[in-house]
Amino acid sequence: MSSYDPASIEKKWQEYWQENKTFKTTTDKDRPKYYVLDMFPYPSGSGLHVGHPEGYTATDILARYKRMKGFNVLHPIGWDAFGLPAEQYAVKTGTHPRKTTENNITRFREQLQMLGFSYDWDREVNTTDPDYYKWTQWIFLRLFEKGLAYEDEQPVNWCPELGTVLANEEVIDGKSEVGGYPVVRKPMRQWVLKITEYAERLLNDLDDLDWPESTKEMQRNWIGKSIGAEIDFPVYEHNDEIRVFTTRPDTLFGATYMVLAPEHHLVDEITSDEQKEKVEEYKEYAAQKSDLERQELTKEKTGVFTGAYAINPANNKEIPIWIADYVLAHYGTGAIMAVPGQDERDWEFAEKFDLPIIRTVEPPEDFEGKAYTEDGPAINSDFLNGLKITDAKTKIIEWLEENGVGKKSVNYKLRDWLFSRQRYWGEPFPIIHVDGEPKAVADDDLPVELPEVDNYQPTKDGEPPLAKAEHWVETTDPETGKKALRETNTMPQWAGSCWYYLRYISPEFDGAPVEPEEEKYWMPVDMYVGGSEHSVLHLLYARFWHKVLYDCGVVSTEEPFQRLVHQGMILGELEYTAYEKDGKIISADEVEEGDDVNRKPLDESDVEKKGDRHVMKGTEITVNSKAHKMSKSRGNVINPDDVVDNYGADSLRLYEMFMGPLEQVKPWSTKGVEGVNRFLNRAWRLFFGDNHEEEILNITDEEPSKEQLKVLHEAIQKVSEDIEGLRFNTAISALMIFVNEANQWEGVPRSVAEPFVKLLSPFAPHIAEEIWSKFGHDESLAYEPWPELVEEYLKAETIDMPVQVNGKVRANITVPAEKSKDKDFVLGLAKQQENVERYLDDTTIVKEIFVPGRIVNLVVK
RNA sequence: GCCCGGGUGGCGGAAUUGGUAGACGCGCCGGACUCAAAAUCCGGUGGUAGCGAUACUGUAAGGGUUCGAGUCCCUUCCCGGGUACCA
Repeated sequence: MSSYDPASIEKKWQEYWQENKTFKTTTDKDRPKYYVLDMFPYPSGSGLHVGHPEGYTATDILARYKRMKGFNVLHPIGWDAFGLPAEQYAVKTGTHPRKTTENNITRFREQLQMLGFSYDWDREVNTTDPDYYKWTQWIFLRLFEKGLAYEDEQPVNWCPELGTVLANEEVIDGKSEVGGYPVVRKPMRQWVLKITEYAERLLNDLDDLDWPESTKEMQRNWIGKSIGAEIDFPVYEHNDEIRVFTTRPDTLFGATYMVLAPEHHLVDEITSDEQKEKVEEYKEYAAQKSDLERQELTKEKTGVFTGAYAINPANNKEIPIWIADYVLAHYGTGAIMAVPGQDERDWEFAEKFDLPIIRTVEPPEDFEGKAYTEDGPAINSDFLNGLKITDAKTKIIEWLEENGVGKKSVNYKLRDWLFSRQRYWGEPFPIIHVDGEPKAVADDDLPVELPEVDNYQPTKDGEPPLAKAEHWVETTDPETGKKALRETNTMPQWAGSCWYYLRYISPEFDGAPVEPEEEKYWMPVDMYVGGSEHSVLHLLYARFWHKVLYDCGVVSTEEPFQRLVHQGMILGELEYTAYEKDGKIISADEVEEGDDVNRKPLDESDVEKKGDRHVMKGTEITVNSKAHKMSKSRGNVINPDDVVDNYGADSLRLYEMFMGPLEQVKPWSTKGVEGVNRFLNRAWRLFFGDNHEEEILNITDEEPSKEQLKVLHEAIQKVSEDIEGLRFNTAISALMIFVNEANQWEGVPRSVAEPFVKLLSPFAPHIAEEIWSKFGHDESLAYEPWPELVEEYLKAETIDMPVQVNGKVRANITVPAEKSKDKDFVLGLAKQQENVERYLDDTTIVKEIFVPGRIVNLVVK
């Protein structure tokens, strides 16, 4: 049998790689290292979708390529296996989450192996393994020791319908992601990590990272640094001061009222007796608003006067103090000085409640808006008058500091990280409570293992499931012998994924999360590939932990991930849809919101392009042409198992890389898979002919021709450069060009065939190994040296150059390579071209443009 | 609203520092092989006109810089992602 049969060869080589531990990583410190990492997968019950292999193939190509380039490559995989779905399944069925998780991991592992990824399976880690979470707990204790982990009453997302607390990411538009039930905020004792202490470093160190600019920008916005001032406003006839944060201290003279968040600690104290009832009512109203309602009601400002007045320290005027929920308790000081003249929100509020407005920045003559937030000279501002914003700020801050009523100040939007969950399936905190005080479990007593429980439901009042494991909860403090209670919250899923990249380096090491010498060699991660949905949270949290570990001396780099790339989402196949309303097909652009329409899927052959729109063939009816996100409900989900069954893993890998640039969103096309599958068949037949009786090796021992060397080395150049630049789509196109060329040859010289197979191997490793072994090699080609480019072979004997007259191509000339830089020769030849002469007749040449080896342009009048 | 990306054939996408727009693949058209089909192979394929050489036109729209613009600058439109009372 000589035809290409992916099913048998893929299985064969997957077994070979595993049995021979082909991809076991060694740490030979004389060689350069390359750490290429995939984002930690959550092993869900539904298995891999086609999005997974995209990033994984990209990193696998890099890993295989770098090995052949002589690098020690660390390319590991593992499981971010704590998490809600296994727990919800446990609540429903009573199945222990450990069991579900194990099953899912087995399935995921099989699927990844089926795709031929070159992971070092001896380094597999699993966050739910006590040997792993021992170190997650150990890191938590370092945070605790440094005062970076503390307990606090914090509002959590309580879902009465589900009887459980939800994480922020499980709440969508104020409703539970599962079931769509309302979620309310309820204060509970929580563990919180002081990420805000690292805000400045997290912000500054972004600059040197080789990350997508958009991701860095998102992190910057999330951290949300703003520079301004804190100003103290004395409260009239009270012995209190209200401190505000403002980025516009220059507008202080325009502060005509103040607003406190309804939760502000001074509200009760300053509220006058007449206003007490209204204020209480409003506080109640604001507290009950869910996030959803807050969002919906953004248009209308609400608020209540407290009856109290503050003194504006700039001009000693009395200004009223209001409370309103447009001021957020958790940002700045939870209180603002309202400057309606220069702030749109304050303007809106002032208009509604009839509060005075003073402009302190002169708007331009033609300004017609309300609040003016742009730059301009200060007015109505005493000693600031005439100054532009920047100068006015400097001056007022000086004045505030001299008078002891305020100072320059920096504020961050970033908030401390709510780090506990009321769940079973997570890492237990290594904390006991003695006399009501939290106390660290000794390092030697780690891990604190998860206890067994009868069921996984939280208690009725929202206490975590672990509270039910009474024997586990009730313990004694080994130091004092006192009664102690274990912490019953567990850590969020982020915990395990915050440091997993370190554990891969020395998964067996028992002295610390990572072995120090190995860590110095392997860190930082050279290439990190994963979805942009992790742009902020995971990547920020992991950077935070890494910096803490750096401060503890556990790691040697300030940042974990030097280079980051996001793979783009893969959408379903392109769909054409016609709309039917009241039994009639109507144009897509006539469909109005709320219309009751039927969607009718159309076949590609029923559609044609007219102008810039797609229409039903022969009509003017516009149809919709769009690729949608894959979803079960839409029924456009592509299952990688099916693709592998039909075309093989090499075709799936190749297609996912050939679709387009890695970072881009792109639609799936099964026809496209067939295309790359055809390519692999052609490549196979290039070497083995198509005789069905017996196998014919179609390679020769002849010396390659100049032409053959040129074709080969063009491929070497393009493929090497494109892998380095992550342009896998064009690298594959270069491989195709090679095969197209080589197919015209009588036979392929071995010295050309072998390098080509190596070029193919990172992309389609199974077929490459098979061809390689059929060439007579006994060992895997995984560590064969990558083909060297010889520039000499790239040189062409002749060069084609276009000849333009007034910028339009009128002829093409072929010149000997050595003459291509000879201006006189090339121009002479160009002017002789028949079709050029036509355009030169009766004209004068005013300029001759000659770009050596590229183009000739004759400018005539 | 604000901040990032991005608009190139029927489709996915290529195009060094500005230098032949449409590489490669899909689809489509024609041909070979076949009793036939599939597979495979060969040729063609942005649009318009022409038998053809060729000409005009064409990278969301409009304008500009340049010998020359998909690429640089300005204005507008559309699509995708993020974010949203952050003082």
